[in-house]
Amino acid sequence: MYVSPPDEEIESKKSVVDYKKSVSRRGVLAELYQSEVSTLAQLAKSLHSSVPSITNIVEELVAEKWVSTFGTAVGNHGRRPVLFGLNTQDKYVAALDISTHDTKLVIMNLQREVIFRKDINLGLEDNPRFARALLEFTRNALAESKVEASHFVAIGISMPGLIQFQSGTNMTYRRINQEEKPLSSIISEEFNLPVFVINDTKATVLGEHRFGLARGKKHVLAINIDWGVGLGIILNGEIFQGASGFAGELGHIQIDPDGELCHCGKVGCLDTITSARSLIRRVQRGLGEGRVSKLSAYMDHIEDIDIEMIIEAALEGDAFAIDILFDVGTVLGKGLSMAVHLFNPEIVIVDGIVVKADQFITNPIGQAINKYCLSDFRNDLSIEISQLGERAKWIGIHIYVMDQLLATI
Amino acid sequence: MYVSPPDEEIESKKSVVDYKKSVSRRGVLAELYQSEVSTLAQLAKSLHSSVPSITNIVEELVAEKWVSTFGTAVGNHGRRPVLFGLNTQDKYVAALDISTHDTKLVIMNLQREVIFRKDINLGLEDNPRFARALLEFTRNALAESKVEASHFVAIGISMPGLIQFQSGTNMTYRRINQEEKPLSSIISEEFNLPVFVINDTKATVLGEHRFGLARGKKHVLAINIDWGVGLGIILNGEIFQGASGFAGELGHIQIDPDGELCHCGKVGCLDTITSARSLIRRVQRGLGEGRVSKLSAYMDHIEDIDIEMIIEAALEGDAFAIDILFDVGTVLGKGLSMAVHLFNPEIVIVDGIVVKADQFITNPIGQAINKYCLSDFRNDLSIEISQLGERAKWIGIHIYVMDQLLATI
DNA sequence: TTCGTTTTATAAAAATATTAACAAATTATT
DNA sequence: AATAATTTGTTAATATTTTTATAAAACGAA
Repeated sequence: MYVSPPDEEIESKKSVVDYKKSVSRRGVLAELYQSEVSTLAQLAKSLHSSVPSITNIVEELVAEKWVSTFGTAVGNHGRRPVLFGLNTQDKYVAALDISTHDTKLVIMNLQREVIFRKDINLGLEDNPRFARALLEFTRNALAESKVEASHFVAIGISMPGLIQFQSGTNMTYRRINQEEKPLSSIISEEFNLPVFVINDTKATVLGEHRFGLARGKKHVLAINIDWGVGLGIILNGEIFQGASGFAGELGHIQIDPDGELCHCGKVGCLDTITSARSLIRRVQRGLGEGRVSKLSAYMDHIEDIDIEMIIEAALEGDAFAIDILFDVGTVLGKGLSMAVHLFNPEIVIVDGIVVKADQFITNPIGQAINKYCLSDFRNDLSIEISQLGERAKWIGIHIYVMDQLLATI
Repeated sequence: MYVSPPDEEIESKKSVVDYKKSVSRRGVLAELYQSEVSTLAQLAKSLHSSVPSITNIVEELVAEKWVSTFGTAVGNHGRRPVLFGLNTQDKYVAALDISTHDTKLVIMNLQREVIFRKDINLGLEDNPRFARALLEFTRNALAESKVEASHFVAIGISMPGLIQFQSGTNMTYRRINQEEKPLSSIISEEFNLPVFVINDTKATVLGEHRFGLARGKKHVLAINIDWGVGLGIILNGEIFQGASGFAGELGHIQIDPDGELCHCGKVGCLDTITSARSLIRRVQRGLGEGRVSKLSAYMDHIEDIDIEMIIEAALEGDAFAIDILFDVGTVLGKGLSMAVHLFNPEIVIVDGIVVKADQFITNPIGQAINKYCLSDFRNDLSIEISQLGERAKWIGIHIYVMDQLLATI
């Protein structure tokens, strides 16, 4: 099993020179990670170091296969600088994207380019059987990818739930763990690689922040809406986890004191209003009250109705479906406005199945924010729909893995 | 008028050596600020530098009167090290603590020891007259203190309201500013000193975090309860301001959709339940319904009842007052639980007039958090009552001023 | 095409920081 | 009380980094 070395010991053993070198190495890698390619001069400037020093470090990183050259820049005035970037050949990150419906394994190089992808119809379940199936799938997929085992630097996992980030334990799906061992340890042991687990919505906001719509913004909220509601938070340009890794639990904030009972045991949670079950009930009630709608077609097997069908109906102009989306959006906007008051973000990114509904969902959300937020908070705030789609999550996993990994380099 | 130099220009002009030196100097000052006194060896270790280098920097800072020696340490094994700490003689910070009831001016040395204090019965009002009165008071108080003008390094101001931290403009009290000039500029111009403005609750949480109950904690919420509700937030060990400086606006989150109209124009804000007006109405209604209470004594001039009187009655065992505090605490706890879900803090500190009610307010708050928070959030969370009192705010102003100031050294 | 300007890259010189060495000061141990 | 063990503080030696200088490469204008 991969054992990450205890930090303090290393630090205390290291000489001052070694420490500073390590900081510089990390700085160079982080800079190249964000900028794709860069020149020695640019690196020297942004790392507050001299060109000869940076040249040394980069040469070392090239020898270690972290970095490679990418030709020369063009267009400038003087001599053309050599471009350096993260090596796209010899080091890879495997990302496991686990949702309640299916699981995807994506292999990316250091530049986040997907070089292999395999999907499996394995939805997240809270039992040890899931862990075994996931391990099996991962083993097969990695073998199938034909990437040499020694070329993997780490495995990243994104999944829903409250994830204790220090240990990688998912508190919402506790029965996945085998014999007190968290999922991350099981996988780490199997492949002898460091494994990092991150909540799916947090992964998404990381992707959107570093390489999507929220690029360069300091404070970002990303709300992911499908069967539940998740909130990913970037503060001061970094993912915000909170004390245990649970920060951003918007779904179980009480929205309606007279609402229905939530599976968490509380009443009127935001989740109870956006959940599939709640939607079905709403449709049922509406149709029962004689509302005319395309959704009546599903009257016989009403349990199969999900938010995707309602969105489709709305896009086709169905008034009943549009009303339902409006109600859902209003409640989401109300919940979001609380987060806006507390976080005062620059941008809110909306993500998840719901984005297909476009205006039908963003309008009520915007409207609710206007209604429930103080004007000073709204003035500098923009609300956007994610454009990276599922890639945001993979990129986010990659970013998280690299962030954790760099801390040990 | 004091003009802070534009950052980028300086940075680009500075050589790499100068930049690194500046970082080290700031590091030493920050370390001494937090540790009161420290040895060269300790400084070297925590700043990842060698003892000779640190010796150089400290000698320089001693020459500039930032640092002085504090004798030698005792108790250790070998030779006794010389202790260094921030100079308590030659540099001072003036703090203006402005509330809606009164204003205090406090002069502190670099070690946050109060060497002068003057109070004035001048409550914050939203008009230019207030700014003039404040200026007058400040001028007199500083003169009275007999501290040489050249010995002041900066002025810090704490006040309620939404404060745009980049400019120091208070958006809630806009009419304080004269001819488009924010209050901070007016004062800065008058005394030719850098002026930094911070929201009062944010100042409090800074104080509690660095030198109070929350010392060393990474994620801290401090809720200040008197006539309104304020939330101060420490995340990753630093004050969290949000994009504009408005983060933590808990008071205008909707708690009760059927509640009363708030002065902000919205309905059922948390503030409407804890406000003095709302309390009075509640007392009035209760007494009208025939409740027996010591508060009946105020029946004739019911408008004068404030939360302090209710607390006193509760402490004397008055059941009606206890009930009212219970209700208020429950609502506060409900609001807090939203913040707990979003921030996942390690500790919540309760502050403000309400702390006099002790158990009568912390019990319902704790109870509500139990009711409205998921258990995973409660497990590692402690709720404590502030012990620094009014000093927390002054210390917080001092911390904020020094943080800002150090960035320019 | 040639020359001046601009930028990069490398080599040498200068500056700076770290390490190692040792003396001084203090505590624990014999 | 003397000695060993520890820790600090200073100096000198070593190592590293930055700065300066210079050559190479590219572009644009005359």
